[in-house]
Amino acid sequence: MALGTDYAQQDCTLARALEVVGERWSLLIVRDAFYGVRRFNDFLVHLDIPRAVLTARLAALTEAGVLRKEAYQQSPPRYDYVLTDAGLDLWPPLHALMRWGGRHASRGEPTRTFHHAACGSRLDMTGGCPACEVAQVAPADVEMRWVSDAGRPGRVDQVAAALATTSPLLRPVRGAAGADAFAGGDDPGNS
Amino acid sequence: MALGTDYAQQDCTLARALEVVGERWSLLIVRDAFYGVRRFNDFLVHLDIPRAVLTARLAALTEAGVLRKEAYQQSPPRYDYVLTDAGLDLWPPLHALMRWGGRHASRGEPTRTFHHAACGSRLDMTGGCPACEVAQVAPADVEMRWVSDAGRPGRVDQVAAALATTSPLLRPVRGAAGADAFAGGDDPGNS
DNA sequence: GGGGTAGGTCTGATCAACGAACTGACTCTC
DNA sequence: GAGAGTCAGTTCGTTGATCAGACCTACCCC
Repeated sequence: MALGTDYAQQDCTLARALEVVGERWSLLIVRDAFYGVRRFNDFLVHLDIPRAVLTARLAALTEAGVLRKEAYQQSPPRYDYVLTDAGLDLWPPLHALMRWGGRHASRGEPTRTFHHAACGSRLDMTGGCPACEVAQVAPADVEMRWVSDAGRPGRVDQVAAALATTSPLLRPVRGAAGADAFAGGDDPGNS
Repeated sequence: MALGTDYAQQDCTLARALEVVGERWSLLIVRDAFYGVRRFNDFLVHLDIPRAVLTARLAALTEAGVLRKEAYQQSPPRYDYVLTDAGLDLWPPLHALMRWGGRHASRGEPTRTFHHAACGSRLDMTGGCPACEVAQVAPADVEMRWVSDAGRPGRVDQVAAALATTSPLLRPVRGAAGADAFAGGDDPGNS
């Protein structure tokens, strides 16, 4: 087997996790789901991902119990893809990876930081709130702050995850449209 | 491009991180590096990875600043691959992914847990120590406990990371040899 | 009927992963 | 000194996933 989910030799939980979310695009799909993206076409536009690959990934993530399909119309059958409890539990590794990327793999375009909605403190490396001494802030209590290009006050969004009924983050903010709406990330060098 | 590191459209820190450690085998190599594996042949045996792929991954991780090469003999030139500071910073996402895999993607073979060496408390989901209220236990202070098959007391190792001068974890413990030495992971369902 | 929306499937080209064989520079053992 | 072993690769043919883009199906609205 050339690629994919075959980590059979790697008999450990990291390999098990990578079988589920280790493939190309999978974690980016999960990230978008945290930001409120729910529909096939919205994932398609934001990720600029081949349709066939998106179809396969959504099916695999649903099969693995990370996402679940919720019908929003009957004919033709159309589904929202929303995070399950297992999917919501992916927030700690996801946030940790984003922090690492911001610190060590950034190209110097800091545009987004995550904060505890209750107190406004920036989340630490592990997704906890240092001010409130909360070890793990739930995705629904996380606020995403956009750092404006020109130093003006940025936009603030809730990382609403499966709680959202719409996709507020789909609206482009600074860029033209589409994928630009998700541009940026944690500011590098600030830990 | 069919595969690989091309997340150019995904202008965020998660995509940046995935460019570095998102490829097949990369995180497993980093995990082994945390457990003290340093040499080409040791990675080869433990991961059961194609030689050409290992060559490419080690070069890519070195290029990305996650690993660095340290010559341990001059002729023929031979190198240890050890974690840099950036590589050591991968511990939080790595541990979070292992915890997630243990909780949601396990096949029911719990064999390994991680504890704070100072107090013995099991690390939480984010790699912190709940007893000592340490938000992030450094890899060098992490103790890895093996859960014995037969209920007998398990082995205890230090997750020595780049601090180790040898690879104590290379010795097989319960299984026959090779990859089995790394079998297991966090116990599922225990958070 | 024509156009738009949504969620796919299909196809051929490309390219990475895989396994196995091979290479080169040494060291060890007999 | 010959042969075997070690270590870290490189090369090569096969397999199969990814990609871009065209096409399809089912419905809605005008």
